[in-house]
Amino acid sequence: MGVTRSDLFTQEQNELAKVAKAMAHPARLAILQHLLKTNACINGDLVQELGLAQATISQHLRELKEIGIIQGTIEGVSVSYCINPKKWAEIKALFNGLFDGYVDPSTGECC
Amino acid sequence: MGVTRSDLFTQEQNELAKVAKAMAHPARLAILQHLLKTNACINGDLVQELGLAQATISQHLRELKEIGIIQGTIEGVSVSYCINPKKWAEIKALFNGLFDGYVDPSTGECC
DNA sequence: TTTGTTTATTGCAATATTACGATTAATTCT
DNA sequence: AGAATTAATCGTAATATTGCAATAAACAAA
Repeated sequence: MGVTRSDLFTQEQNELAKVAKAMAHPARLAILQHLLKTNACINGDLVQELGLAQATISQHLRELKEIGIIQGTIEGVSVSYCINPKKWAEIKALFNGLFDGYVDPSTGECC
Repeated sequence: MGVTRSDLFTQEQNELAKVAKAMAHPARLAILQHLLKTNACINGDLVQELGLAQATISQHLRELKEIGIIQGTIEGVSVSYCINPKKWAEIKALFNGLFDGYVDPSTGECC
């Protein structure tokens, strides 16, 4: 009891849920938005920017890296993170696939 | 320790995170997709459809209701749930606001 | 080699989520 | 009224998430 029953759902549902979960934290959204703004940055920046401990940020970065939405390359002593353009587009398409599945009935509301 | 530091983030980041969290479970995505397909249905249907216990589905429905993405009206002995068109559009816009914030650099990759 | 700098990992405490049986509440049917 | 139906709520066990101090690991500079 207490563990998500992934076996009951489609591949797509589980995948989208995983991606949504990765984005379901304000710190991770803040990281993504910061990467959008600067288009590449390092972990240290984020510690200043967000006000969370270094260990916590590193953990959030790992979660984002795990779903592939960001990627990091070692740059001397520090690490440069940036958006993965391909994955970003994929994830955007995943969400839009859901959102565009709804057409406002406009005529004949249900409830 | 262990509790999300919402105070560190913007209103928008916290809001989007809350919405993403509500969608970050395959059962809740399955519920939304089922509502999209049938455009109104009842709790009982979902128990058959998803294979989760009635109490569990009711709990997931409540979470979706809490962020306003679905609404339910009592219909005799059962309850009719459906998408809230206004909120659906709002949430779609929230996500697109994030996704469209990224422009593929194409020239001059960073990492 | 030693020191400093930067990021990752480990370990742990506090809290949140997930699932479900049991119960309750509201309504319909007989 | 009494039985049946449907959904919400309560209580609880199992697991996951969040945050951070402490430590480790990797590299550069002295």
